[in-house]
Amino acid sequence: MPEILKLKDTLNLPRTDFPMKANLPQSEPRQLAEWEAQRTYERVLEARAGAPVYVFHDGPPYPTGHIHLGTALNKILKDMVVRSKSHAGFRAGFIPGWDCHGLPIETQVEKEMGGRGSADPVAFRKKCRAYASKYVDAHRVQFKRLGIFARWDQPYLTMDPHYEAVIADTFLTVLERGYVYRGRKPVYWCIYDRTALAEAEVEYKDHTSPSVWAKYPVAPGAPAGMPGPDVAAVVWTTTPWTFPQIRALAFHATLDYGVFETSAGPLLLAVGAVPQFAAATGITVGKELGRWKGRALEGLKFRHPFLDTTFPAVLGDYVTTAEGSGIVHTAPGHGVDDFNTGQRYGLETYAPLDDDGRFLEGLPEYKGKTIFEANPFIVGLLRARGALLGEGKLSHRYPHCWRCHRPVIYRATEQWFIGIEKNDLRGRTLEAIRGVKWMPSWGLERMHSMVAERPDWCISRQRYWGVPIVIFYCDACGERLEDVSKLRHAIPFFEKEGADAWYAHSPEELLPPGTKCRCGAARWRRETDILDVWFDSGSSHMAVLTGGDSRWPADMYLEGPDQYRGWFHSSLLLGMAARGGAPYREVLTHAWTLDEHGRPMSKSLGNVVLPSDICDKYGADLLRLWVASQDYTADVRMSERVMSQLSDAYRKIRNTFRFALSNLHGYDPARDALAPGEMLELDRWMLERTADLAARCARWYESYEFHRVFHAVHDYCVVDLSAFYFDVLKDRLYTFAPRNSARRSAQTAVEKIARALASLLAPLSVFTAEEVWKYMPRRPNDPASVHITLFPRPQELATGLPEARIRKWEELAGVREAVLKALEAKRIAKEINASLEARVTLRAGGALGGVLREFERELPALFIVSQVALAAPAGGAPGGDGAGGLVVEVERARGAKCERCWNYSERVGENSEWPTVCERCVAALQEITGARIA
RNA sequence: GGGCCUGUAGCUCAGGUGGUUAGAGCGCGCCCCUGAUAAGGGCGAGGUCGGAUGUUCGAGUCAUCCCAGGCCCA
Repeated sequence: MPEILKLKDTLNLPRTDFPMKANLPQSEPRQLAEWEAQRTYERVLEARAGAPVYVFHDGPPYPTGHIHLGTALNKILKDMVVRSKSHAGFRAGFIPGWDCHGLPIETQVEKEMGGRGSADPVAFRKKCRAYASKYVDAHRVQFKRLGIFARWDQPYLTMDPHYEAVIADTFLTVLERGYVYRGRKPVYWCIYDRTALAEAEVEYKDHTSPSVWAKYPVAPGAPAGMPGPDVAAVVWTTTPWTFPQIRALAFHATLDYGVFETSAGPLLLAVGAVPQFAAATGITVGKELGRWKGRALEGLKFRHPFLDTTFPAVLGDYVTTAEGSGIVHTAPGHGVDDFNTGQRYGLETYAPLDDDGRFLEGLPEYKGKTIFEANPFIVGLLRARGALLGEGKLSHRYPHCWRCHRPVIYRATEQWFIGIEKNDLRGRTLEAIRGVKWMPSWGLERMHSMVAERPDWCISRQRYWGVPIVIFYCDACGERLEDVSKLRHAIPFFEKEGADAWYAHSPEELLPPGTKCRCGAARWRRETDILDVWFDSGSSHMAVLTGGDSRWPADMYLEGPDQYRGWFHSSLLLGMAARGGAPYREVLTHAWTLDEHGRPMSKSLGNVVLPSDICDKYGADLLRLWVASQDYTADVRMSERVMSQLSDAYRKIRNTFRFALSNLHGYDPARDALAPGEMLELDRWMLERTADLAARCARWYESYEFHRVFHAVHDYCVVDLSAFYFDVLKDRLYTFAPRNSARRSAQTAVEKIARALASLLAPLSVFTAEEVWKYMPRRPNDPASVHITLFPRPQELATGLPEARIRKWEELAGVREAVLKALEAKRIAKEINASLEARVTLRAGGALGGVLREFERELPALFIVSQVALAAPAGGAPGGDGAGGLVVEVERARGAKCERCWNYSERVGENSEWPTVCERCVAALQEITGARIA
């Protein structure tokens, strides 16, 4: 018994303190504290001093209570991009930002103060600022928890004084260059928040609208051959409140319109719309009395059903018969198509509403009511005048305010715009889009068509929490001060005090002393509108990319697909207008996060998964692995199943590292590493394969295909290392004398492989890679953190093993598979259990037979069996081509089981000093004891 | 309604320019080991490549249409 124990003591069994169980939720916060204490983010940059810079520019999220899974996906991907560039040798920093102005915070502050009340703008803005700061802090804590390396102590905030000054200055620049104009146009308007909204500030949701069919009699005096006063045109609308604002009926030039005899009298409508009209109203439609092309009806006059006015038929190519009557109710003050048509025909842009959406004029039935209140009263008016043909409800997608989630309307108001046609901004932008690398490539077309079709940009908002539009009007004559150099006088005030200066100082203080209007007066009134928040964030490249490690333009912007109309878009337009170029060279887009059934996450569905919950349950590294495992160019799904699968994958990778580390106990690379030429060929082959893996991973990192890296590394751990190489290596590592060169050869390979994998994985699982690094044997000049390392260079891993030898090892791996199958058959037949109980006989001729003879001594270890014999091909056939002729025979191994290495040998017992041990172990023991003596 | 995107085994992914019985890992089932042990190893069963038409000697790969889902817009 003591003898056995002593024998076991002569083995080199695995030994490490690297824990098998990760306990990430507990260990990660400690690691974060350590990185912070050691300023690792800064150390990484210092280590790349003098290296070429890679400029990533962070898109600023809106600071809210907690981050969502999509936010985490976004930030983690950004982190992976920046880190992978750093490991690839670039100096790559990450300056995080937040988009701090805007309505949600303003609304909350209002709520807290019980309405905007009489608070002066400066005090109000101070409150908003405090609120935003609070949320930024909360956000930052959560982002840090995800293991994101960034300049967290110096982020950029759109509410920073300097940033606010840049925004105001950018506005003046685009004003100076002639892009800005003041105009009256229909814009999205929220009557609850009493402000204009940008296209990017509306969201489409289901909404139930009234659906109204009404008729407009033809006005007397129509030319001969046209419908007469007994005929009425049919219109359909879901916005009855626009009846008072109607200024035309729009027809399509090439559609057929007919007058039909109906139970409601002779009616004019598109021929193709008759069925849906009849179905919706229950009106019986009889014979057709006449037919005209829409073009022929242009100019025909109609009477208003309840106002004393007439208006014309006009043409519009947006008219269809898909819905309604094929005749579109046209109110130029309340629709984009309507407005454009109105401009062509010289119609009035009539929008008699106040900011709350109340009618300022009109009949008593609706005057003073809000538009939504007025709907039923206007329908009542139609009914009373006999103009109502049908009425119902329609549930459809309708634009809503993304701040308050209530329906918005189009309303023509006086606003500030950036003209997309000014200085050919559109054409030049379209040109610049072609010079940007869009990933995936469909981004080019998407951005291109968006810019090709977009209207002018409404940049003004009637709010307080933002950057004021730096414009002054003469108090005496109302003229606008046009001298931009005088307007710029306000910028230093912004630099110093932030945009609050606009409200804290008098116009005369903000302007150069003695600034006079052309009319001679010197008293000024300031503009009260502020800029669209998309103008704020769209200016970020000018506020942040100011040189050094942050040159302009950025190498990359990386956001979700919604940013084609958001930040990618506003940044591009401002880049073109203010700097004459696109602010980015590459734009990478990720897709959406969905639940396990492929549905978007929403509170109402109750399927929201929070990053913080994942971190608490699994750890940030697993959340990061989730990001890394999926092809983010398509929608990514989150579920329990996916996370548990990732846990398994993680454990496998972790244990593979653990095995490597536990077999490097006492190994010092500087002292013990073997030169490639001294290594065993199997070990050299594995280093070649690792070099190949490193090369492929480097390419995948370059194309930001993180999921390929993850899968390749995982498969390598599972298939090549755990199931093959490490399994084969156990015998050599455990039973050979510690300093035996064959064992050192294995350790040399294992150390290089583990170190390579740690670096390759470092951008993905940042915590675990660092943990592994701590347990790795140190080499001279090793950095303190794995995140400072460079990716393994294939040429450093490769050992110069000739291609022909590699081919042979691959052939042997194929033979091994055949042997394993044969072993399994014997296991099922209960003839053997452990593979070491087997003796394998291989019969192969030809080239394969030659290879087997060449590697005969390696084969038992490779198959993990005790004995391998080579024999002539079955049936004496010459065995033409390689593996085709291979026959594997398995029988029980001969001899006795060695007590020490468990291999079977006929020579156990030959040595009297160690009678229970095989000849290999005798040699090992002599080597060990000899070394002890020496 | 329009534009764009996605749809390969239960899950996560591979499958240049169309060409043998569509691959991998995980999971699952069965088995082995007990010197990586709340580990490790082996074998095996899983797919009409969303559907339908075409083009072709031949299509997961090309075309058209349809279905489902997503993003954006009307």
